[in-house]
Formats: sequence, structure tokens, C-alpha cells
Amino acid sequence: MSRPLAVDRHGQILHALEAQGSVSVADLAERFNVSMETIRRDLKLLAEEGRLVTVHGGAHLLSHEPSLSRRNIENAEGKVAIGRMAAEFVEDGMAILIDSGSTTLALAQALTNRSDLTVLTNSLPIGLLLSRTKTIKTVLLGGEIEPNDEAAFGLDTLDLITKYRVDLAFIGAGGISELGDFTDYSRLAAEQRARMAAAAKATYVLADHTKFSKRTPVVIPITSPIAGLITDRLPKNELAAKAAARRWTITVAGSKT
Amino acid sequence: MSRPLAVDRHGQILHALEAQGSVSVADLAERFNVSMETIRRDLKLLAEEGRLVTVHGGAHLLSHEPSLSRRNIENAEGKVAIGRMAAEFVEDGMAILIDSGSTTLALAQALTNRSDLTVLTNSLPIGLLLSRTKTIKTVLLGGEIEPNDEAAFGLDTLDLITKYRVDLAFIGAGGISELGDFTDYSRLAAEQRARMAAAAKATYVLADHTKFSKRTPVVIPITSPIAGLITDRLPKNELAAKAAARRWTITVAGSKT
DNA sequence: TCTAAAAAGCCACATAAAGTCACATTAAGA
DNA sequence: TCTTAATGTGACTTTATGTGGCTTTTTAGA
Repeated sequence: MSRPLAVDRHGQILHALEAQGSVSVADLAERFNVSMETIRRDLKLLAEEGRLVTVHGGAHLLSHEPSLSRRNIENAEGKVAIGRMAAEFVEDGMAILIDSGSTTLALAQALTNRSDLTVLTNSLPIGLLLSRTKTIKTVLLGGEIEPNDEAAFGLDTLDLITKYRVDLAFIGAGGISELGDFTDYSRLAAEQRARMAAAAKATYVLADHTKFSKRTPVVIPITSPIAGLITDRLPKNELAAKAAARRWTITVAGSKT
Repeated sequence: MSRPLAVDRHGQILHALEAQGSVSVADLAERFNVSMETIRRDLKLLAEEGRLVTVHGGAHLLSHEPSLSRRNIENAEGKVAIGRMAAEFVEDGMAILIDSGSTTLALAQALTNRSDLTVLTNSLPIGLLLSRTKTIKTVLLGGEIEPNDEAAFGLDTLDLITKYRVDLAFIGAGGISELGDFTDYSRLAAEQRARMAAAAKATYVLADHTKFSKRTPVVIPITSPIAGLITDRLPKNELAAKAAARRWTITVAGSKT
């Protein structure tokens, strides 16, 4: 018997997804008369292509956004460790700048019991969190809010950043290339992060190990000196060598390198 | 047998929440044919993601945050009515400016099911709330965060306001004098509200009846025309006369005057 | 205001459905 | 026929949900 083409199945899965918003592995397996394992392989493949998001039991459209909150859960432990470590670099009386993102949010969390600090941020959750401490002076860098990041981006934000000078900046990154470059999803976000770095005497990049393997299209054009990368696992030697060459340190949460 | 996807349930819970404002564990358990424990776990998860607030017996929309919530409780009902009424003045496609405060937050709440709007605000809770709709473009007017208001104030904020022109501005007030002046707690806040009004073609002041008797020290120096006051009870005739003289209307939530 | 019943929540454990991985099998094309 | 990609199978792991005992909160009555 001729086996139906897998591609057809993929097309139909996507079609069903469009119609229903979500599909379950068991239903699809029955419908196509294939094993659940095959369906899972299909979904995994389509997920890698970015056509859908797999969840326990099936898959759903991307628009059902995982957003900041779900990303938060991804390696939450590592991020908390990074946040704690980064907080140790912050001394009383400092003015610091904290970028948006789940890892930097962990830093903000770690700073909540501190006082005599001035914190600038473009992230709404971080701004809200720190202002509630009442002991940390918080400045929100306004602009257009990017819903997925729950943070401000845009011309206004860029403009505001240039008006401040801080001791330290803690920025995130979408990915880290083997060459030691930090990369981002969009040109605007990359530029904004670069400007943040430019406003600080020293900049730390906060990125957990999941960023090592990620590729995002735009290089963050950092011109000012980077103080170091704070992460939760030792990266490959290759990256470590690049770091040494560029004179920045890699701090692994828990131990120094 | 295939188990319905948990994510779908999460989506529907959020949807029900949008529609009803609050949901009960027992109702949801019956609706989805799962145990109350499962629903509790769902709600806990969504609460961790910051999508809702769990309460004994169920969950409700986030909107009241600690410091704001306290004021919110004070005449919450009246404020919700004012918010709904104010939302009716907002037409699709408009750009509007919403001031910080518990009454204006109620307006933001009433706008969450709208689309094709651009909203400028200096309030963090409002910014967060509206950006999550994904259908409303939100711009946060940054600046130094005032912890009690959970909103931005200061030079940066004033400066940002001047860069925009909107159709409508909805501002709050600390109090209303018998002379028909709106007053505020601080010089800076008063100035900022005046600038907001200046950036709009028309300005509505949102204030519930508790403001009628309140006296706050600084007059808000509004130079641009005020379209009206939206409140929840008819003020004294004295004030109504002043309103007529200054050519603005008083709208009592529910009926017009 | 105090108090007890009822409702809701929490936690630990049990279980079934779903996922993962290595390996076997099958069908199609070289 | 041989090779290879796709699919199936089975052992094992993980996740989601349910259940029951116990605690906390709420409610209503004294």
C-alpha cells in the first residue's frame, strides 16, 4: 500500500490548527492512523520551523503567546542564581540601569532588600517591583510598550537613555555568538541595549546558558567596554578565549572564572 | 482517550475572567469537568505568570496592586461606573492620554476589550494592563516613579508629554474646590496634569464624589478647555453653576446633567 | 464579639496519560 | 537487492490530574 506523504499530514495539521487554535496528539494520531510518536515527531518538526508551539498533549498557535511569564519559567533557577550574583556587583549609593527581560527581572528581585540605590529601567515589571520597595529610587525609561517584553522601546526611550549616566548597566541579550558577540531579535532592541551600555561606566551582560546555542539576527553594537558576562554555566572554551581577548570576564553564578 | 489540552483551559479561564471580571474555582471545575484541585493549580500557575490574582474561592483580574488597591476599595463601585462612562467618550482610532490614579485605572479597565486605540499614560499599572491586550498601542510616559501612585512624574515626564498630541485626555485630581477649580497634592503633579490637558483637544476630569469635599493645596493650572467632569454623584448646585459658567459639563455616571 | 460548621485551600501520594529514547520494521527509490 | 527515510514498538521518565487527610478561611448564628 502506498504510504501517504508526510508533508500532506503536516499541511493538514497546520490547517486543523488554524481552524481550532489547538490540536491534540491523540486526536491527530487517530485521524491519520499513525502512532502518537509519529505525530509528536511532526509537531516537533513544525515547532522547530516556528509554525506552532508544542505543549503537553498537543500544540497550539503561536499567538497564544508564552510571553515574558512563560519564558520566566524556562530555567528559572539559573536565572535566579544569575540575578543574585549580579546583585553582588551593585554597591550602596550606585545608580544602575537594568534592561528588560526575565533574567534582569531576577536581578531586580535580588535587589529588593537593598536601599540607597537609583535604578533606571525600561521594564514595567521591574519598575513596579522596585518602586514598591520605597527605598530604591526608580526611574522608568518610557516609550512605546512592547507587549511581549512588557518594556518600553523606541525613540523616546533611546532619547531618555542619553540623558543619564550610571555606574553600572545590566543588559540582556537574545543570543551569544561563538565569536563573543551579543545578538538580539531586532535592530531597535539591539540599538537600545547598546545605548544603555554607552550610558554606563561598566556593563554586565546577563544571559543564562540557553542563550549560548541561540542565534538571533542582529548584533548588539556595543562600543563601550564590557565588564563581563554573568551566566549560570561555563560556556565552551571557544567563547572563553574570545572573552579573554576582549578583556571581559565570565562569571558563573556560584563560582568565578 | 485524549485528554483536553490544559493550555486551552488556561486560555478559557483567562477569557472568562476578561468577560466576568472574576471567576470561581467551583464553577470552573464544573465547567471543565476537572477537580477543584486542578483548577486551583491552573489559577496558581496563571497567578505566577501575573495574569490574574487568586483570592479565596477563585480569582479576579489584576488591577488593584497593594498601594493602589487600598484607595481602590474606597468607593470602588463608583469608580468603576465612572470608568465605564468615560470609556464611552473614546472612539475607535483615537489617541488618548490617561493620567495615573485609581479612577483612571477603572477607565483603563473598561477599555481592555477595545482595539485600534493609542493610549499614553504615566501609570505603570495602566501601561501593563493595556499592553497586555495586545490590541491597544500603549506608550508609557517615563520619568521618576512615585511609589504611592505607581506612576512616573518629573522633568522627563513633562518633557515627553509635550511631544504628543492626543484627541482626549482623562486626568484625575486630588480635590475639587467650590469655585470649580481642580486641585492637587503637589506643585509637580498639578503642573503635570495641566500639561496633559494641554496636549489634548479635549480634557475630561475623572473624580468620584469623595473629591468634592477634599481640599488639596495646589490648583491645577489648566489653560486649555475642559470638556467636562465625570463623576458618580451630582455635586452641589454651587459647583454645577461654576461648571456652566466655565462651559464644561458634569456627567454623572449613569445619567447626564 | 465569639464560636462552630462549612467551604476552600494545601500537601503528599497514587495513577494514568503523555513524552522520550533506542531500536526494530517497513516501504520506496537507487 | 541494498540503502535510506519514515514509522512503529516497547521500556522508561515526566507531567497532569485526582484523592484523601488535614489546615485555614469564611460565614452565620448565638
